[in-house]
Amino acid sequence: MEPTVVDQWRELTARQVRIGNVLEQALEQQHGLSRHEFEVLDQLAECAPDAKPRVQDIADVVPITQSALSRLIGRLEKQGLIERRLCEADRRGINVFLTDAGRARHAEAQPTYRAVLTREFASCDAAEAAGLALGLGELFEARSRAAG
Amino acid sequence: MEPTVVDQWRELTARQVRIGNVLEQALEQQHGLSRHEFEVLDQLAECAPDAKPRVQDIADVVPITQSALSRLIGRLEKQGLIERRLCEADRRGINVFLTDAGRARHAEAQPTYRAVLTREFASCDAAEAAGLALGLGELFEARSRAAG
DNA sequence: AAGAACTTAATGCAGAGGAATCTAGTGCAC
DNA sequence: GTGCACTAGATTCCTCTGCATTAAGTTCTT
Repeated sequence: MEPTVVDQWRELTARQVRIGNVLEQALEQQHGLSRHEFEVLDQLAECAPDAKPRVQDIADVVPITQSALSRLIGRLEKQGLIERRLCEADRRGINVFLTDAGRARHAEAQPTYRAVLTREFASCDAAEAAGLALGLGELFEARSRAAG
Repeated sequence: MEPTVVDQWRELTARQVRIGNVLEQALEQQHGLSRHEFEVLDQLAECAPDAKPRVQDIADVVPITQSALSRLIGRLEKQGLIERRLCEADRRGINVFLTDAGRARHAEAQPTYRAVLTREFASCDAAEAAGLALGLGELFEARSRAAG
């Protein structure tokens, strides 16, 4: 039977949440970083060394709100992983840079990040092929069949 | 170029978040329900009328934790949309049922839900075909090319 | 039948998120 | 140059979440 748009949505969400949780756990336990915190470090690490990314630029590529990002950056700064500098060209803006500690922490965490994603995508694809993600309705149907 | 596992993850997350936000907004504004609240109502509505779903059963199909679900159910109950009854077979458990008001609210919100999903999946697929979701690195490369 | 081990759901607590607001800085119109 | 509309980012307020714990109920062991 063809999956409905609702099935697709539930499938998409289930995957994202499941992988996200595993990722969160791994990064938190092994490197003391939340998923979003790592994502920001990762985006900064991808930048050219001469780039001057502002908060807004980061907000464009990490799907959280401006207010959450502002606080997240505050936390990273407090840990000494990034540095905030006033943007010379436009003094409303704030440029964000990795510190050496930040670069080191990122380098340390990136393998974990990639390993988790590789593993989870593989196992998720397998699960999808098996056709998971039933709803409460199907779950009860299955039960009554089992109970006969 | 072949997308890396990181690209896949960012793409997956971006989609899920984007659609989730639109959904949240639509359901909240038009029907006074959060995304998760609707999802629970929807799962309950899918059940056979004689099914006696317990909290744990719902937790199995809605990707939030037990504690969050317990409170979410509390909120729905306070709004009179569902009813909690002690499970006869196992008196630790709580059976959850839609009230008439809950069924009505769900019937009212479901078209919105489906319409949003249909529309967003279509536009998301289009965006994906166009190859979106660049990172901070690419963003700056694009800029320097433009400035070049 | 008594008690240990486990399960179900609720709750205290602390942290993270979003919407709206506030402050400071920019740029355009005149 | 003065005033007005706009933008960047920080902050306030409130809600939701997760983790850890608790209370009540069940099941297994002996």
